[in-house]
Amino acid sequence: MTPTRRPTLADVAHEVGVSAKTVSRVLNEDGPSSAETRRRVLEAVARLGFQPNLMARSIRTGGPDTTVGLVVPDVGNPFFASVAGGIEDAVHARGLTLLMGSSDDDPEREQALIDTFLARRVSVLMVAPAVGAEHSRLRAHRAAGMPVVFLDRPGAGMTTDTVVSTNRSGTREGVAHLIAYGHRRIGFVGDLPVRLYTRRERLAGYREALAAAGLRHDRALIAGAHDSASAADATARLLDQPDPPTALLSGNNNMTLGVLTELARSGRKDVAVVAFDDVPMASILEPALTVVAQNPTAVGETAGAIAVERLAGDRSRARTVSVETRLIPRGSGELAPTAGQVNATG
Amino acid sequence: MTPTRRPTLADVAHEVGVSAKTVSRVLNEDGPSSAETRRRVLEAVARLGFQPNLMARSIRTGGPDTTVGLVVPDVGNPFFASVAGGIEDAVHARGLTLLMGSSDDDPEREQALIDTFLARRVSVLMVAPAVGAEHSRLRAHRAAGMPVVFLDRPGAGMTTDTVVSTNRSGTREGVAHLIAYGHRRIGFVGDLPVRLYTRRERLAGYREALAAAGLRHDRALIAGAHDSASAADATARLLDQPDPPTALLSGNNNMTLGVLTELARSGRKDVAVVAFDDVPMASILEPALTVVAQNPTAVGETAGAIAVERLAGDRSRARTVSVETRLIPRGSGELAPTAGQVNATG
DNA sequence: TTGAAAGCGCTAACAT
DNA sequence: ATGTTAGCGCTTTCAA
Repeated sequence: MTPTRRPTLADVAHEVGVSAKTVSRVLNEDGPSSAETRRRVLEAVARLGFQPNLMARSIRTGGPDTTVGLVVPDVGNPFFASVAGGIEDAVHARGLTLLMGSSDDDPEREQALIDTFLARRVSVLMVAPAVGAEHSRLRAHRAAGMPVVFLDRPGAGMTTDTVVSTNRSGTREGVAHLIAYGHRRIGFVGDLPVRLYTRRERLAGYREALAAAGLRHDRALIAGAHDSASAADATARLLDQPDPPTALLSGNNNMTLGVLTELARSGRKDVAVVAFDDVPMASILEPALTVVAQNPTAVGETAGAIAVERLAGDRSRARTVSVETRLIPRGSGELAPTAGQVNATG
Repeated sequence: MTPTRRPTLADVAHEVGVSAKTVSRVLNEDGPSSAETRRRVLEAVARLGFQPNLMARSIRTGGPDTTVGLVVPDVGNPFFASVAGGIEDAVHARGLTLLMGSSDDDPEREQALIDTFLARRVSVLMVAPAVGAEHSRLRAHRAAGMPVVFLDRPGAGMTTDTVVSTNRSGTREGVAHLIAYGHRRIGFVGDLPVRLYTRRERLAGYREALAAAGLRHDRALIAGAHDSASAADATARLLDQPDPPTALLSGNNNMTLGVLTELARSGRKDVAVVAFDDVPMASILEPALTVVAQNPTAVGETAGAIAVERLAGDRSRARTVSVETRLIPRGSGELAPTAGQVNATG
């Protein structure tokens, strides 16, 4: 059996007995063509299983590829998976395909992925920046007309369109909710490293809520963890101190898993919890979990819409869009502190 | 300011005062080059911010692109997100990038995505086939050396490497578990359409377990749903019949959410549940959720590993790999039927 | 060690 | 309505 070379435009042309350009015209509905020619060309295309080489086309037209390059810390993370789904929805109508890779939150790996995407001439670049990454090299590309959008976290070294969640106000609302139910000592379980944008913003929101209520900020109530297991440990430590918190705010999905696991393990049903980021089973938990829900799909859709506008020629200045979070009271955040709990400082 | 055309190989060559070929040689570590030339070339490359056009290279070398094309029903689904993560892990070392798109379980959309990937000359094609999709057109591409791998569900119209979960034996194990705890009437809440591969396999496993225990198969115990809301309705109907089930097996994540939501709503803590597919918060639920856990990351890694072997020249016949599921008893599956429950047929 | 020419598959520009 | 020529950015081939 022959090596089965893929048929080219020339093969189709030869088969039909026309020039390559004619085949190209038919396929791209470029100039005019007779009905008969069109029919025969399409027949040959189908019979040979011809598929135009998009790369060759791109190279000739000079334009960018029809892909959107997306770099996220982890493709397997449901949050970013939903973001990706939203992007897809938004750019699909424009015929764009999503190309994505995981940086594992490593700036070097992120840079390598970005380079790959640039070499592939993606038409849009979207990045959820790794901690410590720097993006000034992308300025030139943006200037050259390639939309660059930062997601979930702002980038460093350049100004461009950015889509984030309302981390600060969302957290503020969540903490205020706990305060409204009488809590005075509220623990914060955030992720690490502390310079991570989302962590910083959410912690800032936490502090603002305390300040607004005239509550003292106590460092002993702040914990950080890398994953759900260490978040469970951190929770245990928070609760195992003199004058412990009567409520907890968990800073993201993984933290929430750890916090709830520790509360379940120790049988503590008296600790109020508000979680940042919604989880599928939230309403089935006991008590049902009160959350500050993010909208990852909307984050993706917004980013996609901005990119499409930029591609359409929008040259207005870079904007930062904050996608609203939403407090969803379900029970765990409406537990008031009990008499049994130490309730000292106020 | 000039339109900032992207620098080409020729630009770099001109800058340094050598030929394009020399620059190419340096960059690809092809033939020999003097240390001095190399140094000057690399300097110019860095200064101009040159990035070789991968598409132009591909077109000339004729080889496939360095991407893996992946088509799944929904990028935003955590199961497929984890699969994607596994694939990435497996192919990353080979320098391959993941290109992915959602078919929305629509055969036409799936075909369009596949065509796009083929046109882009991906080096590997992976598909989680939509219901009703047909793939005989891919035979030629596979014959031409492009690895094709089906994921989660087998494809139709061609034979090729396939990676699935042990749906049947996993479900059998889950149902046997319930039987071992004394249940004789076990409901099955599966997804739709009924011809969906995973649904069929899981239902088959359910029946096998009943048969092995000498239990009668009762159609009134089988329900199907499209999403979690309708799964909740289906659950209510299952339980609201004469001689209702004392235990339920839910066929996937979405079904599980519906089943548990209905049980929580109606306050039924006496119904045993085994869920197919693990969920993050399973151990925090009350009772903690017994699951037949899939291993989506392993599914992706396996598929990636097979593809890499194929690219390396493996021409052995197509194989189907079943990734093991694992029964994780946590509580909900170990509830025995109570005296209060009707327990008629046996 | 380096360069010139040709060509990958396709389309823009200009014929006819 | 169709064909011809040239060239996108790169690498292969063959020379120098």
